[in-house]
Amino acid sequence: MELASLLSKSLVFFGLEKTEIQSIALKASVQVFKKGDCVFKEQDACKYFYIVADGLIKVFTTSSNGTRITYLIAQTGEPINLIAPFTQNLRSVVAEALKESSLIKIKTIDFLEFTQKNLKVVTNIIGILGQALDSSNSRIIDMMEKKVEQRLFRALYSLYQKFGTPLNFTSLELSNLIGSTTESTLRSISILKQEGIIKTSRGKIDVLRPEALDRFGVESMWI
Amino acid sequence: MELASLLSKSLVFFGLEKTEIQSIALKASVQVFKKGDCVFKEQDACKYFYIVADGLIKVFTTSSNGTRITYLIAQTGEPINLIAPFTQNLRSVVAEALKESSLIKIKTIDFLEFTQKNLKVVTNIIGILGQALDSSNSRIIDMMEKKVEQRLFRALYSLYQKFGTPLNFTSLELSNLIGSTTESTLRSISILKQEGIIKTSRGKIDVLRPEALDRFGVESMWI
DNA sequence: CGACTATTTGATAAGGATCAACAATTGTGG
DNA sequence: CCACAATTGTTGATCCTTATCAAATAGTCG
Repeated sequence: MELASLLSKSLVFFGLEKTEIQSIALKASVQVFKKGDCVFKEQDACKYFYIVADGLIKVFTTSSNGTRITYLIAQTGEPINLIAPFTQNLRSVVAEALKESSLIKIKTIDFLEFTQKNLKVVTNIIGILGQALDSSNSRIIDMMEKKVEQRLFRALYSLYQKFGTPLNFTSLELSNLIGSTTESTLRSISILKQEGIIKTSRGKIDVLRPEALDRFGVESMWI
Repeated sequence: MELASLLSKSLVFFGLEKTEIQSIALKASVQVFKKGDCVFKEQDACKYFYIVADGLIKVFTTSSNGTRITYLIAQTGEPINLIAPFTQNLRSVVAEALKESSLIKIKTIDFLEFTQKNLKVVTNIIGILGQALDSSNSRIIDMMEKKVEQRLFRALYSLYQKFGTPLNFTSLELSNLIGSTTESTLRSISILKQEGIIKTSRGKIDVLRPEALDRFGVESMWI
């Protein structure tokens, strides 16, 4: 079954028996979201556990002032709501399709029941959350000690590692990743363009010299 | 047994049967750390799972430049390394005693074995990690849109909620919490002093008018 | 084509880091 | 117990980054 092979590639189900994965695949279904569609939003109770089958899902939070930070851009195989299925607390997180995407969804109850029998899944999840936490904390440090240009370098480097080139992101999306404004982001981008490291057109960035992106010896961030 | 009653008050073991808690308490021991002692540091393999029995443990990360952020100040009942027992990956986190403290420690293997039989523990941990992740992400947003003074307000408010008054922290420790420098932190502190909201002496802050601390309608952060 | 979104550049102001110097308090060893 | 060291607190001056406001240009889509 196609779903099972997709699930088996996800970090969440790493290390499970094929038969187990097939059993959860039977409970899974697929839903398609158009570009801009909202998968879940703040204050939604968690009905499903989602994994991206195809497309791109952005997960972000918004402050009361409207400031946004993006903390995950999930592609095929990646889960987008690891925490919500396990907790009663509502989380202030929004997930939105960056382009037409199909998501595998599993009812929260079914997923939880599955984790009861497969502790490895929960262990995997804790590992992933650990990386996410480390990443968020390193972003706090970046905000303290790094300039916009350096943060942009790190984001572009990480995006390039994950998605290759070209990168289909607007400067607004980049600024939500690096914690800055579109204007400041754009100013740094234009420097990179002058240096021939990237080439841009509307909503698209071609990375011409990826090796130049680790100018500051950046380490990749978890996006 | 004394250890068992302490463990039962921790969020990690919330919802477990007393007999289960007693069984893990049997595997636990206590270790005392003097002020300034290091419980574990970056690159240490995780040998034990720790819960604070008494005292105060600061958990923080350091960047290559020496910038530090504190992301947990754990008191009685709080775990300080939820993630490390579950993952092979080394984590860049340091734990240090802020004053003489005693920690309950459980060998990683024993703890993992225990979680195998008590899935609720792992579920609890995921919930706690969720809060920590939300907290880190809200701190990123704070760095973007809030001034040092507002971040200080939030930190003091949260510390007051957690520890009451007086607060025994230096301006260096506060600046590591709010992502600023000692000088800037101190300047904001002196404003609060002039307004009669707090009173300070070396390494100590008395909160005189706690209600004034939510001037900006701050919500508490997870420290 | 018109409406909208994205990009671009300029000018300005403010927040806060940084450097520097010093005061006050606590701790320690002889 | 005193003198000196080490830590912590305090304030001033300066300069740099970047947010903010503003305005214009250029793609894109129905």
